[in-house]
Amino acid sequence: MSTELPVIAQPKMDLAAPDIADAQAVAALLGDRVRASILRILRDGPHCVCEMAAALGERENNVSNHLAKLREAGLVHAVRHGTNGRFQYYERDDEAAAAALAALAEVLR
Amino acid sequence: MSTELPVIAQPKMDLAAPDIADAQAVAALLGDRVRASILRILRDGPHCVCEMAAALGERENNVSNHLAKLREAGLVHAVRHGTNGRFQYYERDDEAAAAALAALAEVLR
DNA sequence: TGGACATCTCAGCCATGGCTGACACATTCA
DNA sequence: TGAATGTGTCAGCCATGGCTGAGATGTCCA
Repeated sequence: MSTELPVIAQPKMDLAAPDIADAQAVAALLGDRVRASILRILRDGPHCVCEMAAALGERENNVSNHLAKLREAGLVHAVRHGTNGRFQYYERDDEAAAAALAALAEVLR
Repeated sequence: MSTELPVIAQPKMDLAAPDIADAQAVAALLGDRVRASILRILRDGPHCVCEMAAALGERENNVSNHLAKLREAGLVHAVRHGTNGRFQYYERDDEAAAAALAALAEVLR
């Protein structure tokens, strides 16, 4: 490794700051255990708040707080269930998830 | 959208918590603007601390702090330059970056 | 209609973590 | 050798953000 180190002895101080705003925003969301778990759970299909709260060992209002942030980011959206309207079912926005992954890949690929 | 909502009216409370520890750890690192920028910069080749600090408008010791965290995570490593040993050149670990992206894809794909 | 249930909102507390300043260390050069 | 330069480390301050508790809204059922 590191077989092709640059031969320059002088640093180039004209380096430009990269645009990583999207990647950083997504990563900040995924950096929380609850939110990352929610997105992983919703990958396999829709679920309601109480299901996810039970699975994660968190209170429902806490999970709801995190879902609000994911909603604002457009990563998930809520649908009220047809046969039992008390439950809010959340599903992942696959397009937004793909865009998020693409933004992260721009940094890590 | 949401054309195939589940017909179940009863939530399944036996949902298991997913393992997203790796993805969360990586995301927590990328959630900072300086660290995400560093990784993006190093994608295009090695650079020294002073170059990146100048590009990001941050102090060198601050960038050094962030590089230490990326080092601990195995995402970057430092090489002292051959012709001018004052400079620490950092390069990205492409394998670790690929693994990090794979962990994130496990959540977002 | 009233009670139970599922969810949402929000203010407040508190822990985590980023930035700073000061200092230490290593390397180069006069 | 001493000064200058590039980088690393660490304690302390402070802002950001997660969790909690209380209350409100909307839906179902007896």
